[in-house]
Amino acid sequence: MAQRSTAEASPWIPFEDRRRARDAKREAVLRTAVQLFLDQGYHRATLDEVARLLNITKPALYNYFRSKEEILFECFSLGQELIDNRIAQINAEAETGLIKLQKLIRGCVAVNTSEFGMCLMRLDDREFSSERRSLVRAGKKRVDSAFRLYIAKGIADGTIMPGDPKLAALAVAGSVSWISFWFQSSGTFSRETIADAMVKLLTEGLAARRKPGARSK
Amino acid sequence: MAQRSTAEASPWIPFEDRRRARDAKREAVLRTAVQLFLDQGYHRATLDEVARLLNITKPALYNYFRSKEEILFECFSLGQELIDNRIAQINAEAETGLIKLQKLIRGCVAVNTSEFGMCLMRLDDREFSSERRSLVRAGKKRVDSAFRLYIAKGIADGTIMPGDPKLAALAVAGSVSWISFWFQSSGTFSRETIADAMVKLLTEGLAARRKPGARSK
Amino acid sequence: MAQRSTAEASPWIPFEDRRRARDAKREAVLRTAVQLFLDQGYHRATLDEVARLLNITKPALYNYFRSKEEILFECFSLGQELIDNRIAQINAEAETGLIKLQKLIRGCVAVNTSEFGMCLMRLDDREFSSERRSLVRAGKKRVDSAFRLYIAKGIADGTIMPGDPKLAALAVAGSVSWISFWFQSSGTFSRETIADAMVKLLTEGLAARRKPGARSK
Amino acid sequence: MAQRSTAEASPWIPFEDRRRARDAKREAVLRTAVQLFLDQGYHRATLDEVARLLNITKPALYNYFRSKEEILFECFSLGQELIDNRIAQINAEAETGLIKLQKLIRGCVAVNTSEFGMCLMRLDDREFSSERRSLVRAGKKRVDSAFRLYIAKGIADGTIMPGDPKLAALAVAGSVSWISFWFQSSGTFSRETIADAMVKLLTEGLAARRKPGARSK
DNA sequence: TATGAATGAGGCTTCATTCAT
DNA sequence: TATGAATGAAGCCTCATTCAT
Repeated sequence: MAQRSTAEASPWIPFEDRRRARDAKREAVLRTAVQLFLDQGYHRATLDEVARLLNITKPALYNYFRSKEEILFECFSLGQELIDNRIAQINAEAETGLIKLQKLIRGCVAVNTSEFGMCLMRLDDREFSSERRSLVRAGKKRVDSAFRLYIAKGIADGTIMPGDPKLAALAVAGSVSWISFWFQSSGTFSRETIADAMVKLLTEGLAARRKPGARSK
Repeated sequence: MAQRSTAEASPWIPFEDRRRARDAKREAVLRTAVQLFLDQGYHRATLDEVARLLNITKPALYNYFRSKEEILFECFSLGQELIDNRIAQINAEAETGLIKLQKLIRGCVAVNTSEFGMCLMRLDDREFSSERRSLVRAGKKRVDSAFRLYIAKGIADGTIMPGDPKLAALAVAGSVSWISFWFQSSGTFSRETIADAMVKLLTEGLAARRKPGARSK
Repeated sequence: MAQRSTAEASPWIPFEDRRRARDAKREAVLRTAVQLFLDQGYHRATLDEVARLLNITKPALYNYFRSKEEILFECFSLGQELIDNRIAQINAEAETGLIKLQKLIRGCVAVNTSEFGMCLMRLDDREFSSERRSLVRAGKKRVDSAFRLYIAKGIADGTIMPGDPKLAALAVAGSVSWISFWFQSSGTFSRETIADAMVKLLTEGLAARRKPGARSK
Repeated sequence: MAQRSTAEASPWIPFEDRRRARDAKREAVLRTAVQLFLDQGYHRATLDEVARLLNITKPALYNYFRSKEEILFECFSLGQELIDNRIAQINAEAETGLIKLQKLIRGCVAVNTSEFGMCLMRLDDREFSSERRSLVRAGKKRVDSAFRLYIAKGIADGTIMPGDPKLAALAVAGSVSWISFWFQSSGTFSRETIADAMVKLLTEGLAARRKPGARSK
């Protein structure tokens, strides 16, 4: 990987190079597109503008993607991949339900403050053909299921207070999903700060502990 | 409302009637439009379809609204009015910060499960001209400020744990905003159930209280 | 239908008028389109040009038709209707197979020298969605079947020489179909002349009768 | 073709080889293209697809042809060459008009059931620039003239019944041209069967000979 | 007030063709 | 000779909006 010096020795290198160049351009398209989609919304963003930002013409985009919808789908997929990886890693670890949930919250903060994660959370999956929509919804279901599973596990192992795991999952997912709507990388809160606050609030709640065990209505 | 019998006596009554009829039609348009906007998204929803559902024709809509954007704006305004009213009422009461926050959460659950509330939360305010967008954003800011204010007040009066009110407000607002994305009136959870769960979770947190004062990482 | 004087008496008259006006415009679109399709071919003919010839703009066409394909389909349908009517009439008469065949030949000459008939015969039905293509092909099959049926009937009743009705039908249909490719209403041959020649040639053949019953190889 | 062993001896051979290879590739392109043109129609057939079927890329086609139109033109030319050859041969023989006509019919059956012949008959020559269109039309005129000439000759030598040679030529040409629209090499009728049927029908006609000299209307 | 008709603006997509390598 | 990439031209279609009636 380091020996660029063998470049002339192998006919594969230029081939590899070209593939890499192609992939790099695909990526560039996706990065430009996702920014535009987030900035202006999917419908207001035009492929003409995407192309213009890349200094190419609109039909050139069709060398890399078959349609505007496919571009959006790839953005969604990249976002989904980020969160799927997080979940896979958490699943692989032996931890209490609460710890897993906290890790998932942190994972979601990280993902939902990234461009592709924001795209996944904010843009409407009704843009998609039914086939792709199914895939997208399956992905979202995986995240929701992870939330529920960890909460249920936490209830079982005594680290989480009893309650309906579905509603709890929706509440937690809401807090972290919403981040994708307001987060700005140039804003006052760092990802770390946000993650800490979300974990603390969602685990401990807002209410002060006046006396141990006291309940607010 | 009762004096229908005096209709012929006053030339003003029919005038009034006509105004009322006009308002009724305006409302019907908004109710139909908001459903379509939620069902299909603002861009995919066409005025033709709105008109078709009302058994009128598209140009007839222009008797009541100047543009598609205006229809959307009125939908937003109705949603905003709902939440503004809730806030005004809560502001008027003398309560602890925590109680006020809990009431606001319940208010948001109610509003965000209503059609106009869902419209306000889910649809993109970048559809609007800058003037209207300012109004919309001012409205959203009022809600956010209420959250922050109540939390700050709660911290001051000792009912809420210390912390950054901005982040706490965003977390709470996220949970309740997200409801507008997943709530279905035909679904398994009633508004009451949802409100109770949100209040409990956001005030007490998810973590079990193993020993008074114990902290989860 | 004549009493324009009752116009004010009936609210239906203007309604009728408007429907008529609409139908007239639909027809005008079809007449213009079919000419362009024949002149330039379906692909080279643009809706812009159709609209231009009608002194309207392209989107106005969409008030009357949903797509370019639908316009073509309607042209096909009008042509098919012409020939179906001829066949229905011939079917209704009691005649020998040969007479029926001759009448069908004359019918085809009439239809295939009309604009919509030429459209039906000359343009490619692969433009259509599979559903419409099925309809078109069913129509073409009806004509082919009529040819075969009359020939078979003629063979049975002794008015037509024995032979394979399928091949004979294809030969006859070929001669008359081909007319749609070369006929010009401004040309040297009248429809009547063409019909007579086709009937004579296809029934009697080209070979001279040197001696009664003599056969050319 | 035999002296492969002298390859190194002469610098001309590889040159010849290369030319031959080039011609072979040109031919392969034409064979692939004509099939696609027939299968899908000229406009729906794309050069991308032609290239794909040949396992090359689209720009490679431009090494052999200057444009899509040129490819089509060469297909036409190959078809025209086939029929021109037939006509030349028939012209060279001393036969009655009727015999020549019958030979031409058989020739047309052979040509119009071949791929390039089908291309010539079915595809629209309005694709071409005016220059090429003139060439194509001249070719078609040669065939038409042959039909007319043989018929006129037959009338003169008493082997063909008197009548307008133009119309008779069109009728006969129609039957045989139409074959290119319905013939399938995998179908039920062999070329031989078709040729026999066409010759018989067009020479003798369909009508039974009830009494020598009897005429049907 | 309501309608049918029409328009203008704009977007997505396709494809033959060219160019640098 | 062959390729990947890019382009320009063009076409279809949608839809909010306007206009005459």
